[in-house]
Amino acid sequence: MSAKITMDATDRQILRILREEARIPIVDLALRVGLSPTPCNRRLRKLEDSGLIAGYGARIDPAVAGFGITAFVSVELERQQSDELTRFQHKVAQFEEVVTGSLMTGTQDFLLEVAVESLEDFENFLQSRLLRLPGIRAVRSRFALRKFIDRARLP
Amino acid sequence: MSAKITMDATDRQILRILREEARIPIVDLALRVGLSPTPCNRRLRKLEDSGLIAGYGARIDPAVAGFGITAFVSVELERQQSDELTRFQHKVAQFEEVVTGSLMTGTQDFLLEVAVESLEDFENFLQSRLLRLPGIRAVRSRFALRKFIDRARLP
DNA sequence: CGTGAAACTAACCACCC
DNA sequence: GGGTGGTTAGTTTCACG
Repeated sequence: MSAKITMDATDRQILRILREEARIPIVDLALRVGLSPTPCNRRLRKLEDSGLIAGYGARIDPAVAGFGITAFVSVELERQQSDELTRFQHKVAQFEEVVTGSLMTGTQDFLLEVAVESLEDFENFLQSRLLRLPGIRAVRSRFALRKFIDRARLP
Repeated sequence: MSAKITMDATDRQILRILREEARIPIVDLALRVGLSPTPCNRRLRKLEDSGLIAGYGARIDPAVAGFGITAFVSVELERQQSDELTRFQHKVAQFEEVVTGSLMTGTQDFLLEVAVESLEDFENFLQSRLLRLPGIRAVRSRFALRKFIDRARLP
């Protein structure tokens, strides 16, 4: 795990392919980057061992899953002490509706990305879940029409 | 592709596992959900064919990749005509710094998530790239300390 | 970095209950 | 819908150029 790696153009190409098709066989991957399987596999292991590739995950289509609506919700707490922030994070992670959550600098509020089926579900999430958490000072919601980019940045 | 599927608890369990470990062998997956490989594989294909599983991707650790700073940038354009919005999306997708981009409802502005190495890089991105695009009315940036949730929502 | 071979593992399919 | 077994395909490791 975790070492400084020297990446060349081939490594970057491997990453680019794997970001989209994580289940491609090594032989195919090797063909596409112009190597033979063995050195290609060696590079892949290097990328995995370095921690750059942290794992592989299935891409689940939110639209097919029935969650066509994405809302971004800013939440400011009344107190920004470290333990309060941590507690809020743990609580919010329990809500399956929340797909991303970031702690922001400055006033140390939270930016949550919420996936729901309908506006009714969103209202329900707000009233029955989020706003029931203690210590919330302010909440502001905005809705996304569509996400037109969603990817990782490569070195 | 794309059909309404009847999901049971086992299917959901498969999704939950695959969301984290997309490269798990079918035999192991089958063991963990309490099936034998064949029916487990059938369920998996069903999930893939329905489009619920849109693909598999490598998780690339932004910190290891050197992009420790995430900024959320709101961009409002001077005009919100459909072709202007589309053009902006295409331009913004060229910027490798932009990892997610959403078109928002209401004033139809954009919310971009930008991954950079340093604050200098961010300034550079703003001045040399984003603000050079024509027709931008307003930009507002906020920085994330850390992302504490990042996942897909499951049915 | 590339080749080829051996041992192993996984995916797939036809067929069964 | 779930299970078995055999075939095909993919992966890993290694010695060597």
